[in-house]
Amino acid sequence: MDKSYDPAGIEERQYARWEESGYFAPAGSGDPYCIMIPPPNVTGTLHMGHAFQDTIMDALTRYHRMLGHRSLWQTGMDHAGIATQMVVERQLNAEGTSRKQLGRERFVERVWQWKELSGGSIRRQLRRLGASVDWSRDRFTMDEGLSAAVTQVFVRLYDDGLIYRGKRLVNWDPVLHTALSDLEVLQSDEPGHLWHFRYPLADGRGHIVIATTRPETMLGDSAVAVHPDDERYRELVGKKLTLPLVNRNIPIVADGYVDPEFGTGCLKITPAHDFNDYELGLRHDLPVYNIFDDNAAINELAPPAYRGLDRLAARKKIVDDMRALGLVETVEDHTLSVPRGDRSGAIVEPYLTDQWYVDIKPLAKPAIEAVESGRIRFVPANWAKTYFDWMHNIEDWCISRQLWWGHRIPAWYDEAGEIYVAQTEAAAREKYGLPDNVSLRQDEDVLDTWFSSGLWPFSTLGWPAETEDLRTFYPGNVLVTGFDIIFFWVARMIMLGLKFMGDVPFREVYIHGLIRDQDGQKMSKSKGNVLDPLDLIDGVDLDTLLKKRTAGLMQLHLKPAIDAATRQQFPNGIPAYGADALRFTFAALATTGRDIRFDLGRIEGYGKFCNKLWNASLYVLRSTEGFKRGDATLSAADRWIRSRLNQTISSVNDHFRNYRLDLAAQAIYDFTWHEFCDWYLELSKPVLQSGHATDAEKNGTQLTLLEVLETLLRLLHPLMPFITEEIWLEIAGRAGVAGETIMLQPFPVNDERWRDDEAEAELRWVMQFILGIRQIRGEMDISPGRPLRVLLQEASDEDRRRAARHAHLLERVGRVQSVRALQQGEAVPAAATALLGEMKLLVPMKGSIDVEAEKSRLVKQRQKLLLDLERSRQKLDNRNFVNNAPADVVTKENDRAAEFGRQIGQLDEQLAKLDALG
RNA sequence: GGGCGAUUAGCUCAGGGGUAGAGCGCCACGUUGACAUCGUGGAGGUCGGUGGUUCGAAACCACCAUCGCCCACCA
Repeated sequence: MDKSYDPAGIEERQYARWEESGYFAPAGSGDPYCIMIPPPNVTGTLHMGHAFQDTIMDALTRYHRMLGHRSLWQTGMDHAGIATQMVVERQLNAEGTSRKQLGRERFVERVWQWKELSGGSIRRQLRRLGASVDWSRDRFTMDEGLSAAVTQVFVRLYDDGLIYRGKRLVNWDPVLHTALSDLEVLQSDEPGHLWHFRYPLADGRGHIVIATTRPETMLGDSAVAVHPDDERYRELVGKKLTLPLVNRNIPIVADGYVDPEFGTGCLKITPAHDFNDYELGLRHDLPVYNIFDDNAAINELAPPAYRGLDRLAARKKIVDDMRALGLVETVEDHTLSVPRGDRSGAIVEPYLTDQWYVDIKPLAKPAIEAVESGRIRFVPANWAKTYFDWMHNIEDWCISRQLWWGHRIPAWYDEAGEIYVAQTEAAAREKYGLPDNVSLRQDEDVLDTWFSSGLWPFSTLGWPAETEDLRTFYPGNVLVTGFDIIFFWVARMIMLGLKFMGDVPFREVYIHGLIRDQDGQKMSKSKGNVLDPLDLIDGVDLDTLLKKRTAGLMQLHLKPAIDAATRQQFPNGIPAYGADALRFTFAALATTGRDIRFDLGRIEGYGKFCNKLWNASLYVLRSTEGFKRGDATLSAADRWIRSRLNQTISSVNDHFRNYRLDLAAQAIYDFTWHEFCDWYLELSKPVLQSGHATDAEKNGTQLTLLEVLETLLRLLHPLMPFITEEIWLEIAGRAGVAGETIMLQPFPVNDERWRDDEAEAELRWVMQFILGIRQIRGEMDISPGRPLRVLLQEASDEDRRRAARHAHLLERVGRVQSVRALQQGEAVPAAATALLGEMKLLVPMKGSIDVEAEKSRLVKQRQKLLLDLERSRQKLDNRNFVNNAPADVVTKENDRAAEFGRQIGQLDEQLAKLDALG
């Protein structure tokens, strides 16, 4: 083994070997275990959120694989329609060309090229993270098999009457020129105005005043509505207004939707450009005037003066013209909620178009029941509430997108516009009995990306064929994902899985938090605060980091701030921490909260942990050179560390079962560092490095070193696969374990036979002894190297026996030159004191110890004890406590009080002695 | 408007009806043959506020404050 820990070399070597050896494929005859990767978008590279999520899934997969389950972590990628199309379009723009110039076919080819590139990076990143996915099953949402699944699902839903085509208002993105689903529209509060316009009555007898935030839509008004009970306008209902600028007569209608308190209580109605107005228009049979084109510019149905103007230009001109006509009453500042496309950021326009929809309620019902009945369990459980809230209010799903990149909708039209839905054109002709001379053209649109993602749990396993994989791995065990896509993805997988597989797609949904930067900010390119997981693994210098963060920035004015913040946070770039450190950090951060701040301090600490493990292993190897199994006696320390290890194993298993990788990481870290390294390795030295121990004792310690380390490595493997494999290969043989890889070894399980309360009590005594001595050293400024003579006062027989049994440990680890129990009646010298149960540890002063310092040290301890005693007594003096608290609690409190009192007494004695000296 | 979450040491966070925890940071000391990416010792918190339940609340309940997120929205 190399003298120093070199993550880069280890990681490359081990991953290649695992992959070549086929260790990632499901194997054996155990129960199947399956996790479907949330397929990353082929828009570039994996970000910290992916790396976090992948770490969790890999840990779970490795854990179950080691438990002997036939484990599949299904990998793959998502074509991500809009997102990917935008990436490639941006590239084309930078090259001075465009999607339209290329034409559909060549554009799609170009996206495929990009997909290869991006897919390659993503696969490389997954490998670097140590992801044990079965690469032979890698899938892509647009590959042949998955595309066949998509069309099949579409056709079946259509045939079942659950997909329909309709002309309705949709969310239209005028920049991307496509419809969006409700989920792809984000509301943002933005400052604006509320314009009060006068609309004259057609009969010339006055006017009414309407309030609007969107003056430009008045060109499409087809009515003004008031509340039916609004006394102010009751007389006017049914009368006509003349719509200014357009000179169209429109009616005043009464509708309960109108809030009389808002504005003037008069609401202009534009059915073509507002969702509420559309509904109201239907109720009152109002005409629909669509005044926008695809770009949200004014179309030819509007008066000529406004044609061709963009929304905002039209707004300005309309306000000006209304003002010129004297029809503007007032203008107020007003904050309004603006709908924006989640990808383009453009203001989305309600727009009347033909789109395809899924009739969702029939699918939602069983999906709600699946969670209600517990067939699917959310972890943490409260996310089920979020799921229910959405599912109970779900609206039909608009699934058509006016894009080029995606699954083309399997629908054909004849010249009369009749619709034929089937897997292929040929199938359509056959299904509908269409002769060859009827010409058909396929729908130009593609499907929403989430339509194919929703099939992922079964399409990846070969559906619609009834494959062995489907039988084995559907339903999967757990879905690991963020709460941000519960609606987009989780809900749809549940609905579609139930519909097409007749069963839920997974038993549990583990919802993890979202990775944010150290200030709690979302990591995003435009904020310039993104971290590339590979940069944390490999390290990166400042210049490269600066370039990465500012290259291709959309808003150039942000560059100086990003530059400065980056320089401040990473003055020397980022050191290479290695994949294991990164993974362990992610695991440790996987708490139940929803925001996870990525703190560089944590990864630094866990990098050191790797180093610690490495060095401890070096020690174990050196200490067991030439080790052969033979007669072995296990010392108290040997039994103690095995007992502790067993308890750690038990809790780590619990934590894995509960998806608490943070607690699992913590438990392993504490055991490794603070029990195995801090104590056990130190305690092994006196046995192995001095001549006192017998061969059997040495054997016992060597065997324990090897077995504990070997087990610890297996326990740690799911979180830190690389370093554990590297070390394990070195020590397994010596520990008596055969195997080519740690990743197929059994995961440690609790074995009560190793539990040893007696050894634990014994070692607690030893450790307290040594800690007492160290405390005296530390506070009395005695150099750590100087051997001390220790006297025991009021030592029990057991204390004496223990002191004798562990004399070597005390000498070597505690740097104690000698331990001697004071005889009955023997004069007690002036000494620094530590308490150990009934006994006092005395370090005689002989002028070498500062009496005043020792006094103040003891006084401080005494004060602390007094506080404890006071609190304890208050409780015991409270009759209610004594009468009502459980007996064992009262007993415990009594014991505590007695113990505090006794220790105070001991300190008082000691202080009196010191006083006598001074 | 409805819902959810957070508030614990300087920072990042665990915990959870009876003794307040970790890592990092801080202070002091230390080249003890695994490790200075280390070791040893230490300082540091009335667990956001108010009220309630309880013998006992940091924990459970209610309300409030602050911050954050999600959903729905009155033009």
